[in-house]
Parts: sequence; C-alpha cells; structure tokens
Amino acid sequence: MTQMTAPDFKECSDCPIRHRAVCARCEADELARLEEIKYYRSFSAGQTIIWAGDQMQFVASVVSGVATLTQTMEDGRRQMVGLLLPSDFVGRPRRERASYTVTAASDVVMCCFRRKPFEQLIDTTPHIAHRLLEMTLDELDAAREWMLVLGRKNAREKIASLLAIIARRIADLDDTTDYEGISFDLMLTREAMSDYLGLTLETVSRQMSALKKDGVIILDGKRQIIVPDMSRLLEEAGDDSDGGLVD
Amino acid sequence: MTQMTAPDFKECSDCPIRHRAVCARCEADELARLEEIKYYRSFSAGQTIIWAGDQMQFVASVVSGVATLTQTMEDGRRQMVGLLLPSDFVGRPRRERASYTVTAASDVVMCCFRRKPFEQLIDTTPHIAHRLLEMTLDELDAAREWMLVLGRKNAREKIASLLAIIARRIADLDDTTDYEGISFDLMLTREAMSDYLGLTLETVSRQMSALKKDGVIILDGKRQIIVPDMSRLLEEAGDDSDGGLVD
DNA sequence: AGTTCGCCTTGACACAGATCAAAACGGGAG
DNA sequence: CTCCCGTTTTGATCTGTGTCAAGGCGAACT
Repeated sequence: MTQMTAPDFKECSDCPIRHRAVCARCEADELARLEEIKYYRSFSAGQTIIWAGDQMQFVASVVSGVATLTQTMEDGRRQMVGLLLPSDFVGRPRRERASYTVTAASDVVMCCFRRKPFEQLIDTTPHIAHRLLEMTLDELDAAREWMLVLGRKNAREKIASLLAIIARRIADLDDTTDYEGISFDLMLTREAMSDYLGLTLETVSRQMSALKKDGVIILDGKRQIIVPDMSRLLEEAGDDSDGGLVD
Repeated sequence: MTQMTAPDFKECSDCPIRHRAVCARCEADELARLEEIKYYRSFSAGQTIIWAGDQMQFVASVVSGVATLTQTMEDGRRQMVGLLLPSDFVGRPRRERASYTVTAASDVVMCCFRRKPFEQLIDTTPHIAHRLLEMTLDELDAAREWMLVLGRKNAREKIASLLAIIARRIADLDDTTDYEGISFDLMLTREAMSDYLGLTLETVSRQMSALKKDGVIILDGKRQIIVPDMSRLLEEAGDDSDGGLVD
C-alpha cells in the first residue's frame, strides 16, 4: 500500500518548533535525548506522508507547510478529520498503525521522532506524557467543535468557520496580536476545503465568491485571503462575536 | 446558569465499573485513595448533569444509563458531540470549566471523583495518567469517525451507523460475543438521535420506518430494537463488512 | 373508560446543496 | 509568446432533506 519516493533525510540540531510541541519545557538532558532520535523529512505538495493502516515508524511535528488527515469510504467519499499546521503533532504513542491517511497539502517539512525510543522517553519523562495528554485533549475539543460545523452549519457558515480557524492559527504563529486585517495564504485547494467541510468543491467555490462579493473577505488571486474584519467573519461563521474558542 | 435540584449523594464501597474506567489496574492502596474521593450521584431522564461553562467539581464514570454531551449555538441549533454509555468517562483533569453540556438521556447513575484530589492522584500515579491518555485517544478516534458520518453519509447511512455503534457497545457490555440477532433498548428519543446525526427528527423517523420496512431492523414498540443481521446493518451504514472500527 | 400529554409518524411542499456540463483562468514548459 | 493542463468559476437542473402541518399511539392520571 505504501509507495512513496524515498524522502530526503536531513539531520538538524535545533528544532524550530520547540515552543509548542512535545519538547517544550524539556530539560537539557531530555532535549539531548530527543535530538538523538530526531530527523527531518520533507514532502512535496500532494504527496502522501502516511497511508491509513500503515506501520507508524515515527511520531512527528509539522515544521512548515500544511498537512491533512483524511478518512475515505470504499466508494471514494472522503472526509478530512484534521488539519495540521506548523507546530501540530502527528501520530500516537502505543499505536502500531496509522488510523488516518496523512497528506501534504502544500510542501511540508516534518520533524520526526523514531517511535519506539520516543515511547520510552514518555515513560520516563512524566511531563512529556502530561503535555501529550494536554495536546490530545485540545485535539479532541477541536474535533468536537468541528462536529458542530459539519452537523449543523450551512455552506456559508462552514466556509466562514474554516477561514476563521485558519486565520486565527496563522495569526498565532506570526504572533500577530490584533486580528484586524489579517492576510494569509490559504494553502488548500477548493477540493481540500470541500473535503474538510463535507461539501462539494462547486459549493465551496460559489460560497467563496459570495463572501467576496459581500466584502467579508478579499481575494488576491485564488489563495491569498485578506480578512478586513475578523468579527464580521466570526459572525458569518455563527460563532460568538467575542471570538473565543470554547475551552 | 446552574439550577439543578439537589442530587442525592450516596457513598458506596464497590465500584461496579472498575474494569474499564480509570481505576482499572490500580493497586490496593490506590483503590483505597479512590474510595475516599468517590461518591455516587443519580439523575433522572432529561435532567442536565453539567452545563457548558460551569465549574467542574468532579470527574466521573457512567455506571448505568445513557448521558449525552451537546453543544448549542445561540440560535438553538444543537449538536451532540458524545454519547456516554456505562463505563465511559466524563470530565477533564486540569480543566476548570466544562466544555459541553452533559444531559441524562435516560435515568443515569454516575460514579464521581472529586476533581482536585483526583488530579493529585494522577500526578502521583503514572499508570492512571497513562490510562487517561489511552481513553482520550479512543475518544478522539470516535469523534473523528463521527466526523465522517456527519460530513459524508446520507440520512439512511447515518441512522444505520448510530444503531451499529450502540448495538456494538451494548453487546460489549453484555459480553455477548456473537453479533447476530442483537436486541437492545435504544435509550434515545428521536430528537436526541437527530441531534447526534445532524438531521431533523422527522427525517430520523422516516428513515427508521424505511429501515424497518426493508427488514434491516425490527421494532418492538418505539425503542426496543432487534438487529437480525449485523453485517447487513453495517453494509447500510457504508462501513466495511468486516465490522472493525478503524483503529 | 376517558382525557391529557409527550413522543412519534406521515404527508405536502420548499429549498439548499449536489450533480452534470462547459467555459475561464493561470502558471509552467517548450 | 503560445500551448497545455490542473484548478476554479459559473450555469442549469435535479434531489434529499428541511419545514410546516396534521394526526396517531401509548402511558399515566382522573
């Protein structure tokens, strides 16, 4: 099932995503051990990183680019179940096989940790286990918030919700504190958006045009988005205007 | 926001759900400490157990009955994001406030642990933390599987998926090893089902009637369900016929 | 036995989004 | 510059599910 072109491995000594990922709060000696089992891998847009059901050789953090987690039915219907932006974590300690297919939506660089030694590290380092639980709980909240989007929002609200989530994540990465006039590159095709939102790509396209016409977003090309007024976008998404994610 | 009738507290010494919940694999002294911070509470059908945003005084396991986790938009649209059957765990260590509203779908008994001391116990007992991570990962998988249901399945498949999940869970609780001719009490109203599936209650009713007419299920009254052929049900749900949940 | 109330079913119709089809756009290769 | 190919937009039509409305059924109470 796996047929990837051999990826380029490249050692590195300074993990640029330390601030949010597992390695946060680590002592020097723990970081040293992480270094030993760590390597970088890059993937080009469209490439499959891991197939559902494959043996997991590693767990990883996204360093740059966007990757997606998708589930597929036998007849080809697809649903994205996770969007992985820089600093997001992929993979499960203690699980032999991948549950979902991971695909590079744009060119992606990942910081991988060999799974077995990583698991040992967890067992001996309580605060890594602790951090892992925290991250998993956050992911669970995100998944549940998305269930509301999928189950109860209409097409326009779905699009607005997706844009709002990405805008916020991008702003956080850039340390932009004010959310007015956010501009960002939406690194997803219309098809990828439709897979995330449970829509067709035609509907996504139509609603993007509608949001543009109504001045909720400004499009520069197909992918570059400007959000002139974040609270307006959140309103379109049907969220509270205070903009807080439900904790 | 909280306005519950004072629940009846009742001490108990033997936790009947030890086998699957946090207390599994505990040593005698750890169990003793769990006993100290544990109490039972019961709720009647329809009662709200916890309101979203409320202070969490406890974490808990469902002992009997069915509870639901729901999210609501300001305009009243509701989405169920979790279904809690006996042995399921509710609440998050380290989170002050509840993220979702928990409601008793039937009469419910819960085994509660006072939150603060429970958190201390986690910090000093690695395998409880470990078990908690495992359970959270399982919940995450369940949530993501449900995203596929919400985003990509049609009404008939949604109903079949829900029935299949409940049937399996019930069979597991009863230690029924063969899945043929499962009979169970569906403890949800049509409205609760519609909240879970992102449908209206009319559509749920129509599709239940259709599945009955086609012999996929047999209805005894409104709630008692017999599934003559589990693989047929799974087929209707659009799942693989081997019946395995994606790991 | 009859009434009431909550839950469920069924029908008629409307509409959001899917489907099918075609054309426009844009970036890279030659 | 032009051609080509993948992506996106736009249009026309179809359909599954929502919406509104009426009626049925069963359990609890008088």
